[in-house]
Amino acid sequence: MAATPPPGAVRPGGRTARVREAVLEAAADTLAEKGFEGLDLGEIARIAGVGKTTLYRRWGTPGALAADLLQDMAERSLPRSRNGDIDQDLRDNARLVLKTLTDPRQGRLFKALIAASLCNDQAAQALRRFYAVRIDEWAGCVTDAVERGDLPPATDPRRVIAAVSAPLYYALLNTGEPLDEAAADRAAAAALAAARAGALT
Amino acid sequence: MAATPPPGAVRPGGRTARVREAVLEAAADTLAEKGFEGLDLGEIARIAGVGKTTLYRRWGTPGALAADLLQDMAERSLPRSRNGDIDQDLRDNARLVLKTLTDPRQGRLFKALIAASLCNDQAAQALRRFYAVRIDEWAGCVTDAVERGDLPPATDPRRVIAAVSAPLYYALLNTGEPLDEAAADRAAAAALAAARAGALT
DNA sequence: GCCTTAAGGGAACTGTGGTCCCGATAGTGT
DNA sequence: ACACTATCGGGACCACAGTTCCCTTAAGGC
Repeated sequence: MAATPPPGAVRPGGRTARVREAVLEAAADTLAEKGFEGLDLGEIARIAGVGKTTLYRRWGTPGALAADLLQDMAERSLPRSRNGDIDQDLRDNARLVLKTLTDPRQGRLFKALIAASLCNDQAAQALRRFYAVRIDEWAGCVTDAVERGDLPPATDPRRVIAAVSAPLYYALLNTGEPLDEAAADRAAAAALAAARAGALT
Repeated sequence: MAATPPPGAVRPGGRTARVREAVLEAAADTLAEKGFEGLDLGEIARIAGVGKTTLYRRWGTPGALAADLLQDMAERSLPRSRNGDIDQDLRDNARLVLKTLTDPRQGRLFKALIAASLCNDQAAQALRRFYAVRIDEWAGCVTDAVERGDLPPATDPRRVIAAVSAPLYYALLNTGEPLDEAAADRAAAAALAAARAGALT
């Protein structure tokens, strides 16, 4: 049997692309404002100015819509600069993550997307790809530091970057501990100390 | 105006208690099996063998039910032993967290409860209290280590314990990196290195 | 053991989230 | 520029989550 192509795949240009853009924007706004639970396809259709049927046909569920938004966000992601000082680089990374998570809109959006990933396998896969991209963007500065001899040779760059983010996300999602610059600097310092001690190989 | 007491608060014994127990058990099973999205009050009522009306009257929403379950779990929590070796203690803690998160039932349950906390403020508060209790249970071994002089005097015990869990939760929720004993030991070693370096004060 | 009334349970009801059908619109290959 | 058909959009429709009503049961104070 001939596999039916997913709707929107055969003629992805023009109107179809405009619809997707409008829908993803409305979805991001709504997720940031009301969280994943508040993501109602009918309402998104209304906000985006498209037919309700279109939403159900192309995405079907809030989870799938969140997954598509995550994929879009991953594609828009852009590589970061490296400034040759691992201490500074990690602190910059921690500050950026902090800024993202504490920004009223972005922070809520990320929470909502994580909620989506916990409710829907498609969204979970998309979230992993998103973080893989984000972490790879920053892994370079760790690779540089290893080559310079600032960190042990066997150090795993991705693990170092993940170690910077982990405590910030843990504070956001689990403990609710306040997220401030001190927390960010602590996260960077802890990751660096762990890497220097050879615990992230 | 006289504030109406919440249903179940005036006569909490006997039948009311039995209903709560049956409902929380059914809720935990369902959360573990189908996730937060699959938490349907009507279905919980059927499984627990109580009236649907009762569920809507006493809890009202899936989020509130998850919050009540979290409170129940926090109350059942019990203090851990300390064996006088901070390295061993942290590794034990990491292994326990790992075991919880990778256990088919418990792991899914925790994911579902975190999802609930991201969708509902009551559940979020309950989750924070739960982790506060859990972390305090383990903070003692860090306090001991500081007193023994194994860690810098200004070390914050809760931050050390949180630093052990953080990378494991980050792997579970964000990156999807595999959770195994090596990951647990790495988390413990990284937290210890950070604490020794005075990064967790 | 009795009385008061809090809490539970059954069943009918309703608003709305999600589906279906079909005509209208506009990409895309030629 | 034309034709073919993928995709969109409106509206009717339907199932069921959540509410309401009211009677029954049993907690808790005396």
